Amino acid sequence: MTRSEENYLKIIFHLGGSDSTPITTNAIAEQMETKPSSVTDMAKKLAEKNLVKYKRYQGVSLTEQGTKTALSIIRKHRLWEVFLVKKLDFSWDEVHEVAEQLEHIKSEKLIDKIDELLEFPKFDPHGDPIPSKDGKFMVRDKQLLSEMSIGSKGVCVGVKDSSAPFLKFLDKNKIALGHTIQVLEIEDFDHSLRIAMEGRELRISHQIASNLYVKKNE
Amino acid sequence: MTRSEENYLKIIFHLGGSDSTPITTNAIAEQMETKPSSVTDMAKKLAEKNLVKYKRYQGVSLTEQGTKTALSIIRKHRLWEVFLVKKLDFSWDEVHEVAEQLEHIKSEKLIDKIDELLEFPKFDPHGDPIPSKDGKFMVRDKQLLSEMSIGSKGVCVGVKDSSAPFLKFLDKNKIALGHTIQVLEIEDFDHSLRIAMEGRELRISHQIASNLYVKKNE
DNA sequence: ATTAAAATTTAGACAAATCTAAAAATAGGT
DNA sequence: ACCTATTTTTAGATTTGTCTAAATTTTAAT
Repeated sequence: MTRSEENYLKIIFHLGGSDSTPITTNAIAEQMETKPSSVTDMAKKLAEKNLVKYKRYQGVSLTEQGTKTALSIIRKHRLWEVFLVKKLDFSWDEVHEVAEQLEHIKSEKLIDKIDELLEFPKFDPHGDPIPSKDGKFMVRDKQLLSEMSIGSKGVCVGVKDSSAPFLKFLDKNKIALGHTIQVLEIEDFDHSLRIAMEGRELRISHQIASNLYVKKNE
Repeated sequence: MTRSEENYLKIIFHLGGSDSTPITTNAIAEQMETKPSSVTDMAKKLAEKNLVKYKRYQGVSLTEQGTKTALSIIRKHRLWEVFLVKKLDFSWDEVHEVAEQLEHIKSEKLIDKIDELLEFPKFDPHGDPIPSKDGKFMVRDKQLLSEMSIGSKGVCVGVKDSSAPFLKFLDKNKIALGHTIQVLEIEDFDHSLRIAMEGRELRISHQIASNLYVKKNE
């Protein structure tokens, strides 16, 4: 399994899809920052190895084996992210790039020991679930802050956009996972929100709200 | 800097050499487990980048920049080895292979933080010195156990051969770094040694003794 | 100094992963 | 159903790191 193959599988997994709604060549090319023709080549190669199903002009979907492989890479990525934050004091906006490299290290013992050292975390620093060794992961009952109704309360549990600029913005505004949130008001004009968070009150644009996941109180 | 280039530099460094006694193509090929013709190609490439000096048929030697790069990779390798042993309970015979992968991770912050987490170790699990960020490392006044005279005492501080079989042998015989050693007797016939170590007495072949480094008392 | 053996380099090929440009297939609008 | 725009694939080229086989240079022995 080459690094490139692993990256393709990971991205195909993240793009979702299924046997009935396969992922398009173009979508993969865009995520991989490569050309569609390169994707076609790789699709053939992965199909050859039984990691994806591929029909000319019809796109790609992961096989069971492909899904398993993708999940193991995602598991490694997210565990390394937790490691970097918890053990090496990285901030959550710095971890992705390094984890992209670390996720390709081949050693089952290594990642199991990292898991153990971290006491088997279930979520990464951005609130995304960490698959277990056998590919299972928690699906949290969460919703976007932008979809909550006035008055409802919840706990901030994840980000949809985990780009550095967004994460830095959240840091600057002291918005962090685990914080409680209550929607006080939603502006009709621009859909911005007034929220209460950990005692403070702040105003948040719709764009921000639609990238923050909240777990509602029962 | 590609992974392959890094591996070549590391191996050239380990082979020693200098401007006056450059490393031969064959020696590098053997260490890299590749063919001499491939080494020639890479030598040209590294010379192009000013990482080695290379004259046709005369072998290669590291430039200052090449040495610096090699040391930074060796630093990473050895720090990761310490990490694996101290933080993840790997045994000293398991770390090399994984460190070979981890040493290529590109993040200055990562390795500095690992260094800090480990409290700036000066030696790796095999007793080899860890270069500092600026490429300096301790040179310990050590000698091979096989070169010690009868009666002399010392502390076991390193291994010359760090292959898994040798290290496992040492484990099995409870020979570890930090243990005190006194040479009791040297057999004329096969140069095997009778030694006292941590209260016990044991017999050691010449081959073992010539792969164990000892630091003499005063 | 010559010559055979060993080491090294060159030339040409290959696999992996990518690209560009052109061709083929599909999808959407009428 | 047809035509056009878009998507996707093919064909052929490129780069990196490797290889084999042949040619060249060095070395060491006489």
